[in-house]
Amino acid sequence: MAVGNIRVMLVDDHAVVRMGFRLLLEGSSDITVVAESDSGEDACRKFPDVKPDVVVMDISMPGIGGLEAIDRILAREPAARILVLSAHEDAMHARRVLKAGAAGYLTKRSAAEALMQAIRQVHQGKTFLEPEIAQQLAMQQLNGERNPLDMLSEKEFKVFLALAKGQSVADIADVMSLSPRTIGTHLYNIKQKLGASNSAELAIIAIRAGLIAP
Amino acid sequence: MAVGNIRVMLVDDHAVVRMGFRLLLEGSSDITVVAESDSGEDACRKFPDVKPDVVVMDISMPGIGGLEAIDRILAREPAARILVLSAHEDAMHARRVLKAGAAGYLTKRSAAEALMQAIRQVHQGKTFLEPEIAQQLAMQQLNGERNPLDMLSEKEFKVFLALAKGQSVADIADVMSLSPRTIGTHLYNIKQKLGASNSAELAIIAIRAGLIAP
DNA sequence: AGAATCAGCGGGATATTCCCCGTATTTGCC
DNA sequence: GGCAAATACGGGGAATATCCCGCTGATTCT
Repeated sequence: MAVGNIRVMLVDDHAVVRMGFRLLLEGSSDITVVAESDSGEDACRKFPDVKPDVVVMDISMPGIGGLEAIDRILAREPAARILVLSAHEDAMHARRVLKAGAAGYLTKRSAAEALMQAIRQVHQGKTFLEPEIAQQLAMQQLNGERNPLDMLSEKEFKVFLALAKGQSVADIADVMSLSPRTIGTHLYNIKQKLGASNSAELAIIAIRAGLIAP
Repeated sequence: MAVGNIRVMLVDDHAVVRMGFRLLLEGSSDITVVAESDSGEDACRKFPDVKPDVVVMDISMPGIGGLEAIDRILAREPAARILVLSAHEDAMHARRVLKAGAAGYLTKRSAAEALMQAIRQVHQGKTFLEPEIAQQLAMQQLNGERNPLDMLSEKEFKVFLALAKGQSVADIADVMSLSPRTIGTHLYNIKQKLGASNSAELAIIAIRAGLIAP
């Protein structure tokens, strides 16, 4: 279709945000919001009936998140075009989302104009990736970066886990029959490898990696 | 216009969200958006020049958060009316914000109409509190239920938050213009109150409480 | 064999945490 | 009001943990 009408479905658990986006998008003549959902479940249910050209989806939602919703929608309709609009600005989220089959990733920080551009681009069958995020991913590619946790040696991993569970350096040294100084060095190396500057960040990383009960 | 014009300043780090709200609010005849900020710092800077009737503010932002921004604005202009519009739906955030002097608390899940209602109410000098949150707070009151985080004093809470975000003791001391030893004492007291034995546990508690991005 | 890499170990300097104390402000009670 | 108890806040000295370095031994590649 020429520029035709791009039929968009909005998925976000925040009603005010949804309403704002709707107004924002309807300001442009080639985009129409034809449906809204406040959860991943609802989006999956509505999708087959609505058949929107583009789905604009948040990923952090209660219930099944956006990621799971993307999976389910693409399982039924592999040609679906899904643009993720998230508050998370790190490359990791973007990678997971794109791997799941989304057609684009955009952060909420970006300008209103960028959102419409992204929708048009995704609609044309292209992939849209926020420039900053793209750069981050490119850098990781160059560095051959993998899961940073793989960088840890076996002993380092044990120390990391113990610390994240709240054990003190002395405790760990005792259990592992090593000098507390040695444990200290391990901890230092772990922080270097994981890019943490103190043990609080280390614990946060452990949670994000799912190693510790959230 | 009946109630005259309510001059609103929007503070949110997400450009798309800001734009959406602007359109949303300007749809009603008695509300005008006269300024926008993408950070707490910027909001504090602009406030004295703009003198808006109501500030609509997000609390989770990089740099100084919304909480700190509320403090600074109210320090200069105690009569300022600040309505917090947050993604956090727990009662604790609401309590913190209201204690800091905000005039209202609303989650982003609420309907667009509720936002405008809240702005009008806050402008009239009343306090607006999301019904669900109000109920939660009431229940807590009845059950005598106390979140251990309420045990923290104002300054302790700030220190706690800063540490959980990964700041070092020296950093915090510098920002707050205090001796690192004093920050150390605060941290010690915080650990006592929250039953944590090191800063890793402290960070975990912060995550569980939803104070830090999961 | 020699060079390179890396897990593991610990020493000295630095940063943080522990456990005190003193002061200022608030709270509760008569 | 006046007084005592409780609490918030700031800091000092000693104990502890962390940082950054160098060193050893094991493994791998050339």
